[in-house]
Amino acid sequence: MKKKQQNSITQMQELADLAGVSRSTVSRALSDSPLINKKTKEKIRALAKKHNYRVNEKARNFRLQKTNIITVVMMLDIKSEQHMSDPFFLDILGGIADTLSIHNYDLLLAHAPIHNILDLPDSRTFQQSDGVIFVGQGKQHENLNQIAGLDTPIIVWGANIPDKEYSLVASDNVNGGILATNHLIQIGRKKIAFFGDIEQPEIGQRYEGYKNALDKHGLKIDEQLIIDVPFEMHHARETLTQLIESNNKFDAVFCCTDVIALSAIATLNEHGISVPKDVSIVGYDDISMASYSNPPLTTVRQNIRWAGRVLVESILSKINGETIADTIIQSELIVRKSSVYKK
Amino acid sequence: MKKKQQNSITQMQELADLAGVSRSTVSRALSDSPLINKKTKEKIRALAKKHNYRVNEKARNFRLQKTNIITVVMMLDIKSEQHMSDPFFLDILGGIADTLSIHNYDLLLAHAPIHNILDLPDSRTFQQSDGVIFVGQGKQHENLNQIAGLDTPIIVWGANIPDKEYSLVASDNVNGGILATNHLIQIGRKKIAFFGDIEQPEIGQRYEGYKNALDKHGLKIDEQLIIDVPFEMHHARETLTQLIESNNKFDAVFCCTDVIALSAIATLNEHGISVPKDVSIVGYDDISMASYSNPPLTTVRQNIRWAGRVLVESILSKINGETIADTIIQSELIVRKSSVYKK
DNA sequence: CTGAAAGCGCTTACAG
DNA sequence: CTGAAAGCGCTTACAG
Repeated sequence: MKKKQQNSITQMQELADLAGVSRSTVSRALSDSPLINKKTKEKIRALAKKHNYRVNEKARNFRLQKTNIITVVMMLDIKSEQHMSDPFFLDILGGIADTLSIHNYDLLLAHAPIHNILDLPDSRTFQQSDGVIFVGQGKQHENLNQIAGLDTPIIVWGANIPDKEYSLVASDNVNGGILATNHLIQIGRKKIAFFGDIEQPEIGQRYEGYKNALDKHGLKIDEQLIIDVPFEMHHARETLTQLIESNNKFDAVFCCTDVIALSAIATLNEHGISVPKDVSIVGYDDISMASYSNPPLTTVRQNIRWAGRVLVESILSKINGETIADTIIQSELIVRKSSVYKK
Repeated sequence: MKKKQQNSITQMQELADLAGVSRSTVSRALSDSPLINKKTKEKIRALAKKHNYRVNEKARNFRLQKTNIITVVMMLDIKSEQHMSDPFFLDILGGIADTLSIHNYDLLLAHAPIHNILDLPDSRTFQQSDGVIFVGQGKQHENLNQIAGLDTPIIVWGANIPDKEYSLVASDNVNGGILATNHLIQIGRKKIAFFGDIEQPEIGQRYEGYKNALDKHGLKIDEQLIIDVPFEMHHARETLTQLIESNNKFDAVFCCTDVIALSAIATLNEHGISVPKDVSIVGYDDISMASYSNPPLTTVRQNIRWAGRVLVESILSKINGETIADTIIQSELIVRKSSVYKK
């Protein structure tokens, strides 16, 4: 049972006929060209409204050689089996989506694991958009450099790596790592573990911060406490269980994401280890769940909504041919109960 | 500093010239038309590969009057201020995205709060896609009925509402509500609260299940314990605090989402109320975080990955002109420690 | 099996 | 200020 939209006109020519003008004039009138006489313009617009006519965007975009679509590529790493289900991705995606819709752009989501982004420029996904936002670099810094010179503008959320040739929006991960580690040192922790895959550029920089802070306070780095944890929660559980059973002593863990931190708290609890009494935990991201864990999670907050906005505004500027600068977003430490023990 | 792709040909005509044939023949060869002589076909394909030529998808789609894009509309409700950041959305989005990419479709994300979906058919977003998946109905059941008859096929994830005219993939929310409530009754709970906005169709059906289960066991429904909680975590906290301070007695809460349940556990803990000793908690969704809360969350699991797959396959069938049936997805109760107290 | 021609629905440089 | 014409890059019915 098909209902047809009533009074609808689908072709610009029909509207031109009704108005007694040419297609050219209709086109100009609807795009508010200053060339067209005001009265003509109003007449055409009224007619368009009356007959429920809207310009066919597909044809328009095709003619104009643009799409008004931005592709967002989530750089999920295969090895780490990181799922989209980390709320961090939703938060940044939300920020991007909101800003795009303000600017009248649509968001094309490419989330499938990208084995080799060099394939992207040839892909339908890439062709269908005016620009691409990469969320994370994965381990494809070099490939991003390659792609940066092509016709489709790109921008990357990630870590500031030397010799990069692409535009970047980054949070200050090194400083974030310092904030977290300094906090743990200041509350008296000595044997601070680090959980995360340091080959991921952003995680690697948080690790740098961690090392810097330990160094500055004269604490030695214990290789046994630097643990490569993939993003998935159940891996964190397994890894931590091994650490506990290994009898390597530790009194704090700096986790490279909140998701890992929440998993760590749960696992420690299962083993009868109290957080924060026995072990202090600090996470990273400040996802909304962080303040609702038990105990609530101390973490490093990145201003993700703002990051999304900057990513969008930067890529749009680039599409308009403007030169854009990199943006560094500050992080801040949010202290909750998972780190500080009070009797 | 622009790098140009080398050896690249961008126009089909160029390739035709190189091969000494017409554009028609090239087009047919590349789309593997049986009309074309095998040798000609191979020659053209080899040439295409050598010169790194790919058909311009925008032009192709425009000519073919399709986009190979499916729009996903997240029906976030304004009143409830539900954010995308509920991991449930990421999970279902992931399932949809994976299946779409298998079928060579792209995913356009329309997540901005949709005040009135009747505007959608006129929107660029709608025009740019071959079909639309709505995640949730919000309170726009009637409007969905309107849209269902238009040219662009739609499918809806949501609750099975009488008189609907659109295709549906639903989980059995009534049964889910029964499972959760029966469990609470069986472990001896008598004063079971319900948290959720029952005007949302899916939540309303979980509430139906809740009432059915109470009825069947001869328990009375206490209006004081039916509480309209919006999706956002901090609202759950406020609402629950009010309930605690109101001195209405309750020994269990059936929360309509895991996010609300996690927030409820945290809030009860803050008030020195023990979960599950004093109050049993059951959630809904089984987000990955659910097994990592403290205590781990008893919840009703919906098979979301599968739901995503069915949604995609249904809409694609519909685009191909096939008639499709509604799909109901079973739910199951996952018992963890937030409900059952063992000394 | 292959090609010339029409056309998808617009926009805009050019001419008036 | 307005219109006729070309063209965005393809695909396919028609003719051969």
